[in-house]
Amino acid sequence: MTKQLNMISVASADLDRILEIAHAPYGPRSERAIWLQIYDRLANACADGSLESGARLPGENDLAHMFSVTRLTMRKALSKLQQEGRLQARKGVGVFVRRPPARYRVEDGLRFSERLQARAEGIETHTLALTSGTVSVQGARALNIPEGAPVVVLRRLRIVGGEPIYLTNKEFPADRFPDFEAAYVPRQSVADVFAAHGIERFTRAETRIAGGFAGRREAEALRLTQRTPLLFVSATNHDPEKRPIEFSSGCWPLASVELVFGPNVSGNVRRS
Amino acid sequence: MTKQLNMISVASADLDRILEIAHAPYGPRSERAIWLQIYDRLANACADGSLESGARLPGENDLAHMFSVTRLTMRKALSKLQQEGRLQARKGVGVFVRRPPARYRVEDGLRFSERLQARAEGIETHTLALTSGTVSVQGARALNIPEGAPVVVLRRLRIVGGEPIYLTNKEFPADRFPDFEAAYVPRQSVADVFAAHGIERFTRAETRIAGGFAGRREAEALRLTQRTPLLFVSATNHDPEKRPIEFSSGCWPLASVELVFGPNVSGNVRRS
DNA sequence: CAGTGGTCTAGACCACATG
DNA sequence: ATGTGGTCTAGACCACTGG
Repeated sequence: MTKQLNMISVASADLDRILEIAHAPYGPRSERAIWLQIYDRLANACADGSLESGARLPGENDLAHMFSVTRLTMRKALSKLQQEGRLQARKGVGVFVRRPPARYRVEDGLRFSERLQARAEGIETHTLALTSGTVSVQGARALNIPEGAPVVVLRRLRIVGGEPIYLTNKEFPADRFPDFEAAYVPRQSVADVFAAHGIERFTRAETRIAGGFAGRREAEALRLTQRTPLLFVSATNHDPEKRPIEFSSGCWPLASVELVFGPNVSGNVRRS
Repeated sequence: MTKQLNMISVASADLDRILEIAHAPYGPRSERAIWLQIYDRLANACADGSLESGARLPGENDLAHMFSVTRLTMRKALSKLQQEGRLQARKGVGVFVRRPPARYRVEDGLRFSERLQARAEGIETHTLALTSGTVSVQGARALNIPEGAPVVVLRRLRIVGGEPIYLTNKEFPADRFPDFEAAYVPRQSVADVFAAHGIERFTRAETRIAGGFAGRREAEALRLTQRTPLLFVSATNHDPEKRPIEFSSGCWPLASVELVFGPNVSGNVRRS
């Protein structure tokens, strides 16, 4: 069963499978709350592939009826799954299955998400915006330029196996990169931009990691529910002369990433 | 107003102040849900100090009545504050104010939380357990010793300004540290143990950062509500000969820490 | 328009911690 | 024994999205 939605064909989840897990008898409520038992079953179904990634679940009213609980109890189970990034609810549309939160390793030292070790699946990069603008407050401090200085702003979204997983906002000092766009566009590669401006190597000068929660922008881009916990990562890269050339600030769904920092090594810009 | 509770004198929150923010008229519900408006007011009150850290709020029934909403709506506001680590609810006891989630910087390189830069307040270290045991799976890999090998296990809780903020579990190869306890106990210092065994310096070999949620143990130790999002940090330290001597695995409340890798400057990671 | 998720009400029972 | 937070029910209205 398939229907057109948002220009993408979306499959409904396997109804029989859902009925099966919905009709299983509950354990004693005193040991584990009903909503947690429902959560367990749905989480397992997500994990073992019974619920296909991208599939749409039945409506909350139907689900509540299937599981023989109130809609509120049903919602509590669904909301925990959303908080963990396994489901996404869209108002007026439905609840959708997200890819199970496999972990990705990010190696530090040179590039960042370039080194993301995913499964066999491809990594897509969506460039959401490439504009000229003025530097942000944090960017000014990181890049060591005055507030209001011109920067190239690059906003990107990384997609792995069809799931948006990393949203990032980068700033570059405009005077260092007069030909940013020309160098960037062909392969959507920041390393290409550096190379085109005579920067063969760059080093990670500083990385900051903090937790937070998804606002509107983050939730929409990452296809998450608002207030989902996130990992915020900001980083500054230097050229070989230790002048800052890039300030990057991004976020990941909390449960979808593992950051690995080893001994710092400086990297080479790939040239093809 | 003060009463004895848990062997500690606990103050009730300023009732007049709560009534004041409870009786303010609500904005249009279509713009911001009631529970979010309540959340806003309580979050502000936590932040500006109207609600003293450690104070106990009125019961949920009373609160709901004061704010002229159902208990469920009230609970939704409270639960968001718990998720952010600003409040903690204890079943059968009450809801308590936690210290506002000021951020702490952790500098990497050598020690970890030793370098925690808090406010003027002191840092306490509670040693929860110091025992002999067998190495964990991850510990075996990190320490490069066979599974089941004997290790010294150290479980500690860091408390800053009265709030538990970092729970950690460390493993050390037992054969390297025959006099662990004798060296550790006087000052509760791992550095002392290293020094007593001829290790003058150590280096951080690897750090891994991942997100997760509080289980029972973490919630109790950190005095958080279960399922609160956490930052998990695991690290391996080497001696000068690059032999692994310590595997550490700990967690922080998500919103209470900012990890900084690289040269130290001031500033916070913020959302893009 | 119909259906979706988001919010809210007014009750109720339970397990738990304290006095 | 009392009051606490945790859970659950059976309704209801709303804003949003899609066809």
